[in-house]
Amino acid sequence: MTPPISVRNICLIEDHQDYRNALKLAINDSDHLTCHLDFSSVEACLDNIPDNSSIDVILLDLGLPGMHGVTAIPQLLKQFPQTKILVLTVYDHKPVVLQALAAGASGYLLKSDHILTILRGIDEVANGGAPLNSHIARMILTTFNAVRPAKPEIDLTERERETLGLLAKGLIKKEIADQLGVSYHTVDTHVRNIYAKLQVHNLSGAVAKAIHLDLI
Amino acid sequence: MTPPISVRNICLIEDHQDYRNALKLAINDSDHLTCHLDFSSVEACLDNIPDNSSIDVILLDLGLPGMHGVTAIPQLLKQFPQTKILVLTVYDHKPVVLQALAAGASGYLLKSDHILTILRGIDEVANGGAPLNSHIARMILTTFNAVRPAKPEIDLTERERETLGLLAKGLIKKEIADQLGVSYHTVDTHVRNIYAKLQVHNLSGAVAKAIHLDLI
DNA sequence: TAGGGGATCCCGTTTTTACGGGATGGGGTG
DNA sequence: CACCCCATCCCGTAAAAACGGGATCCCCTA
Repeated sequence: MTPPISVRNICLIEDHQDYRNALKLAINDSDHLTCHLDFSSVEACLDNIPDNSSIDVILLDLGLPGMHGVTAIPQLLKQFPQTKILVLTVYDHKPVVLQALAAGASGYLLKSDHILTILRGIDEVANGGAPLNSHIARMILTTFNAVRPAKPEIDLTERERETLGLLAKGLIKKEIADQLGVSYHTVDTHVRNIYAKLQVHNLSGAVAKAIHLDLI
Repeated sequence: MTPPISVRNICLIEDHQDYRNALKLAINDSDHLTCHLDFSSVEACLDNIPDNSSIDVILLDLGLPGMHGVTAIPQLLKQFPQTKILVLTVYDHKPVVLQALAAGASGYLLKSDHILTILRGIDEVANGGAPLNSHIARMILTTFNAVRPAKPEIDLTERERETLGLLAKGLIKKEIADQLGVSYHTVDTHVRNIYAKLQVHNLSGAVAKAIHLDLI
């Protein structure tokens, strides 16, 4: 019943030679991972990698000489669409992490993680998972929760919400009046009430505030 | 050099008695985890738990009789602000996962995870981490990337971005001119260029589009 | 060196907003 | 049954925005 374990091809991009060699050894020690390709920069990887290489996972450092790892992610994915990218770095600062993940990284581990954690992470990535260092995971959840904060209960009426939504689409009051089947004056009044509730004095402020408060 | 390992108090909320007992045994087998409290529903937990209990981690199932686990998370956090909640369930559907995390869960594991993974997850949560089952992590990253899609490369100049940012704050063109130390006409020109780039014809549309494109 | 883009400035007209100050009818509530 | 809120409608004015159609200067690049 055990399915045949397919051997995964790993590629390393890491400028610290000692660490790179240690990783390579550990990977090749594994019975189902193999690493023939390792580079000290993204440029070296993109220039020298054979076209017929079928790489399953790229282990990518971020602080590299030349092109920065985050910048490299889209380019690597473009050239190797089937390949998963697993970031392995010392950087744990939020902007970097979010940029790397937004750029398409499939996982994010830190060099402080145990080598076994890293090997398991490679397996997870290859199997469609998303290994995250626990501090990184916490950071993401925090960001995630910050995106959906407890709403300060500004309750617009249904008409006001509708009006605001159409304004955000770029319609002018006259067009909104037509769309809602009411007069210009009605829309104008709705907008005045919106201003009062949101404490703003013009459309751009109202739209911005409404979006940020998740009202529309 | 090894710091003294503090024993973590775990509380289980899980309606399947067999599974609950097995978990409890595994936890109490560990040398640094202990579990004196286990309940088959959220109501039982809230009603019976002593006020002086210092619980480090609540292992929470979601599909419970009575109050659903997701609903329970805010209430549990309110009553036990110091306690971390680690979801342990069979549900891996996106809406449930996102709701649970948005509600304040510190981690999300599946019952299909190995018991050692779960025990390690408890440690991680107690230490401020955020253990996520790899499929769950992938789901979150996917959602995350969906929120920040490949940007259609609209590049505003620095001045245009500044202008847009101030407009979103509700300033009028004249005020922006003063703030930037330029004339009204300059701001007006910037705004015209913004309209052309964003393909809109008024401030509200521009502000809305800019926010949605993550330009400001 | 010619050309392009960015930032800056200006004039004038039409359209749209912003807001003060009204009004009416309907639905819900103390 | 008053009272309030919502949705609707109206007038008028001052302010702001939208836009056509210009211009100058500077920096960078083909």
